[in-house]
Amino acid sequence: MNTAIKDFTFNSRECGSCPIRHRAVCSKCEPDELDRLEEIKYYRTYEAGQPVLWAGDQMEFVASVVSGIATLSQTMEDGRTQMVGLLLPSDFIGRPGRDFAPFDVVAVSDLTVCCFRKKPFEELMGSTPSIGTRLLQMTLDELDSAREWMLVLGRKTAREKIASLLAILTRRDATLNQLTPTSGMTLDLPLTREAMADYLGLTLETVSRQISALKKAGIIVLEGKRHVIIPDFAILMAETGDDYDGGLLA
Amino acid sequence: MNTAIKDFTFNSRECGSCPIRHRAVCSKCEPDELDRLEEIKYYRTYEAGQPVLWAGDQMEFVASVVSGIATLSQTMEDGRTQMVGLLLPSDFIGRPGRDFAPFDVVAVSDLTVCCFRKKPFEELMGSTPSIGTRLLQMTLDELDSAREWMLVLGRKTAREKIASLLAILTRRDATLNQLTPTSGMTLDLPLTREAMADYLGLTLETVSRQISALKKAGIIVLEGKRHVIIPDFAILMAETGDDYDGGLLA
DNA sequence: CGCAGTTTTGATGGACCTCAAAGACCGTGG
DNA sequence: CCACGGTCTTTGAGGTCCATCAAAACTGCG
Repeated sequence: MNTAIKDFTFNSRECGSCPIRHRAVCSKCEPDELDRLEEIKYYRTYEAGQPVLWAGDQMEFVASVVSGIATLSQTMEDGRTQMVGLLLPSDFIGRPGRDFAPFDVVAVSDLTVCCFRKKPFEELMGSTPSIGTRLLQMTLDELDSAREWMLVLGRKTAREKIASLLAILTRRDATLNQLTPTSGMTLDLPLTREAMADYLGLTLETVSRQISALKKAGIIVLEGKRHVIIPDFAILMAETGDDYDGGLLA
Repeated sequence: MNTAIKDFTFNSRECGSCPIRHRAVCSKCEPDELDRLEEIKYYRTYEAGQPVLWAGDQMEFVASVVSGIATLSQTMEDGRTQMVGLLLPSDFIGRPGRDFAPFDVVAVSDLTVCCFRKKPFEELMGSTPSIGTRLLQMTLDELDSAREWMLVLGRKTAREKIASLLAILTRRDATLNQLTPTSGMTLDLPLTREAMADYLGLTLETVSRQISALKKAGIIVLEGKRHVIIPDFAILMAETGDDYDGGLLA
C-alpha cells in the first residue's frame, strides 16, 4: 500500500545535523543511543497528495516527520471525513505495540520521514528508556491537543472554528521559529479549504464563507488564497472564544 | 480545591486484591515493584457530583480510578461545556511531568481513587520501566479513543451520536464483564441527559428527543430513564454510521 | 486557449438550538 | 398519607446556523 518512494533527497543522513533532532522522539537520546538508532533508520519521501498509510494497513515501521506536512484522518463509508491530527515536523507516526494503522495518513505537501522498522525500534525501546520517556511525553501532549480539539469540534461556531485553526497554525509556526505570536504575523496555509473543512467538521463552502467574513471584518488580510496576514493576534484570539491572557502560550 | 475526603471505605488496602489490579497503570508491576507503590499510595473518595480537580489546579497527585465514574471536561467562559473523556475504573488521572490540571475532573457517581503523590511516583517511574511502559500503552489507547471521538463530534448526526454513545458504553460494560456485546444486553446509563449532551456536543433537549426516537424505532427499550435494553446490538451499531464487522471488537 | 482543480458566492432547506412549559421521579416534612 | 419542592426529563413551537445544491470566478498548466 505504500507508494511513491522517491529517491533519497534529504541532504544529510547524520542525526547530528537533523533539523528535528531536538524535538523528535530521539531528542533525549545520548550519542551512543543515537548510533544505534542510526543503524536502523532510513528515509522515505512522498509527494504531495500521496498516501503514507491507510487505516487497517499493516505497519512495518514507525517514523518521525522530518519535513513537510501530513494529515491523520478517518473516513466513513459514505465519504464523510474527519481529520484527527496534523502531522508536522518532529511529530511521530505509528505506535509500538500495535500492528495495524488506526487512521489514514496522507502527505499534503512533499514529505520526508525518518523511518525505523517496528520490531528493531521496539527492541531498542526496551533497552533505551530515554526513547520511551520521550514518546510518553509526546503522546501525553498529543492527547491534550486532541482533547482541546474536541471542544472546537463539539462546541464552537463556524467562525470560532476558523479563528481557532488560524490561531493554532500561527502558534505552531511561531514556536517552530522560536517567536511569540504578536502583531503582523503572516501564515501560509498548508491546507486546502476542503482539508480545513475536514479538520473543523464543516463543509468547504462554510470554510470559504467564514474566511471571507473574517477578511471583511479586518481580522485577517489575504494575499492570494493561501497567504494570511494577521494584523493583531489578540483580536484573532478574541474570535476563537477562548480566554486569552494576552501573549503567553503553553 | 479538593473537597470531600470521606472516610476510607474501600474494603482492602492490598494491591493483590485490588479490583483494577490487572488493567491499571500498575498492572505490569512485579511483586517487589508493587510493594514500593503500596508504600506511597493512599485512597480518596468523592461523592457523586463533587469536583476532583479544576482546570488550572496544581496537581499534587496522580491516581487510578478504582470504582465509580468521573468526567473530564472543559468549559468556555460563556458556559459552553465539552466533555473530553469519561474516566472509568482502571483509568488514570493526571500526568507525570505536568504540574497543572488541563481539564476539570468531576465525580459523577460515588468515586474511589488510588492516589500516588506525584513526586514519588515520578521517581518510581524512573526506576521502574514497567510503569512507564504501561502508562505509554494506556495513553496511546486513550489517544486513539479521543481521535475516534473526534469523528463522532465533527461528522455524525445527533442520532448517530446517541447510538455511538450507547454502543461505547455497552462495549465498555461488556469488556469489564468479559463478554462480547450481543443481543439482549442491558445498560445502566451513568450520565444525565445533560452530561450526555456535553459529551456529544448537543443540547440536552436534542439528546432526549433522539433517545425517544430510538425508543420509538424499537432500537432500544427503556425501563425508567436510565436503564436501557438493547434487543439487537448489530441494529444499534447500524445506527452509529460506523462499519461493523459483526461481533468482533477491538 | 481550454481544461481541471480550487475557491467564492448565491439560494434554499433542514437539522439542531433556543425558549418555554409540563410531566416524572424522589426525598423531605407536615 | 399526601403535599411540597427540587432535579431530571420530555415535548412543543419557532428560529438560526450551517449543509446542500448550483453556478460562476480564479489559478495554474499543457
